[in-house]
Amino acid sequence: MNTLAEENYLKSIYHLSLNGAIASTNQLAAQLNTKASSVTDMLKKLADKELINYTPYQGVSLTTSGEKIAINIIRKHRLWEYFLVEKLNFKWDEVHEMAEEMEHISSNELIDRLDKFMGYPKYDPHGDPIPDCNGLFKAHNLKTVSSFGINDGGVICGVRDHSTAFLQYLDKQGLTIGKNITITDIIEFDHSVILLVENKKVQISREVANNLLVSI
Amino acid sequence: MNTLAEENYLKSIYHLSLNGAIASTNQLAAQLNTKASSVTDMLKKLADKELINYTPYQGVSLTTSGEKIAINIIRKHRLWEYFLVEKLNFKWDEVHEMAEEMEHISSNELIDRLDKFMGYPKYDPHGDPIPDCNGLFKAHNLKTVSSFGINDGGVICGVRDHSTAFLQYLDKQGLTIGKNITITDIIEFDHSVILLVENKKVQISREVANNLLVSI
DNA sequence: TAATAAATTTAGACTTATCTAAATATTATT
DNA sequence: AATAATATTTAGATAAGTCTAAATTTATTA
Ligand SMILES: [Mn+2]
Ligand SMILES: [Mn+2]
Ligand SMILES: [Mn+2]
Ligand SMILES: [Mn+2]
Repeated sequence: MNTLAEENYLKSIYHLSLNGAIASTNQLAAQLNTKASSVTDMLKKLADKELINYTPYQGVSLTTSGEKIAINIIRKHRLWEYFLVEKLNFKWDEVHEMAEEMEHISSNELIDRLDKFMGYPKYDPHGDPIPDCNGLFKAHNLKTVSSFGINDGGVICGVRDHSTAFLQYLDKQGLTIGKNITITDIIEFDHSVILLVENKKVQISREVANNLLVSI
Repeated sequence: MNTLAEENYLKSIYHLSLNGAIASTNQLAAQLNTKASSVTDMLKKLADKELINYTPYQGVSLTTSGEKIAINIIRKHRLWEYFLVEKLNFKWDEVHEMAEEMEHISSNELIDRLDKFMGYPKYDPHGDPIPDCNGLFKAHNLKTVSSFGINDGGVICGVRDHSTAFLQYLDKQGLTIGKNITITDIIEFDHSVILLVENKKVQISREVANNLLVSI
């Protein structure tokens, strides 16, 4: 088995190398709230265990077994988030920190039964796909609101920023997962977007539009 | 907050000093699967934090704040065991190790909501009382089967040994929580007990009778 | 009560995961 | 291509939690 620290590194490497990119020491240090020198030490250890491909100075990617572990942790994280929201009635902005702890509960039998208990949900409370017990999932095809033009629209299916502040702001504006939106206007000056949600006119900044994902 | 190791020590001290006794270094080492010298180190740390009363060579007991923490961990342990059995359909002999991990999930809000979700259960799958959110609980008054005479009986409400082997054995004999039993005979030679469970005659050793708890 | 046994603590070492500061490698800029 | 800036690694420390072996204290028993 792997330590908690190792699991967190694998997960971060996974998230940083999603689009085929290679993760850098500094990116990992930033993401993990640690120092570059600490990252280097851990990369050596993970390379020894053949969980990552590491070339000094050249960044890092996951091996097949490293990726399997990372996806399993993400599966646990998202299933626990789903549990917290759907069964214990937490709000979507309250669950991330708890799931950060719960994702390290080791039993796979436990998580498979939890999955079954909840009816094999496909997406977590933030719209992120939940890998099945074989690590398989397909991300749905989403676009940012900022990429839309007037009269474009769709269903809100995800967020790019998972911070409490952002999620609470969306809540207040009624911009939650599943809601249908239509762009009615775009301010030229600062690219603010004006849109309709349930017949209500809402204005959001370009920053917000950039982090709000809608199905196409 | 306290570390995982600290929490485990506090829990062990609590269990060892239940009947007003004082826990010894060696007892703790045995219980925690560690060495006496490691225990001494940790006791110093816990004493510094004023979570225990520690006099070198004289053993250890919990302070009020130490006890509060210990009871909270036990609350979490038992609620998670209840969840695993009642919601995820695990058997009573399968849940202890998982609960050993889950009891360290820090959020109290989470555990309070879990408690509510399950309808505020009073006892865990092994018959042990679950402390409420204020740390209050009352142990029910139980006697071992070995303390009974012929024609005595009652409802199985707990076990003293929580090992998988013992719990599986009880399962096989139909001696599970809630079952009504009546002693029909006691073998003089080795104090084996013959009893009736659901009209079935079952013979158990003195060892087993000693670890099976029945309401009076 | 003096010797012996048992329990406990101390001393010194090791592992994991961190850190700061210094050294080195890579990349960007003149 | 040489220099400067940036990124990364190495060196050396530190804290938590553990270990073995040795020293010390307490309990037992002759
Ligand atoms: Mn999350
Ligand atoms: Mn999520
Ligand atoms: Mn248990
Ligand atoms: Mn239990």
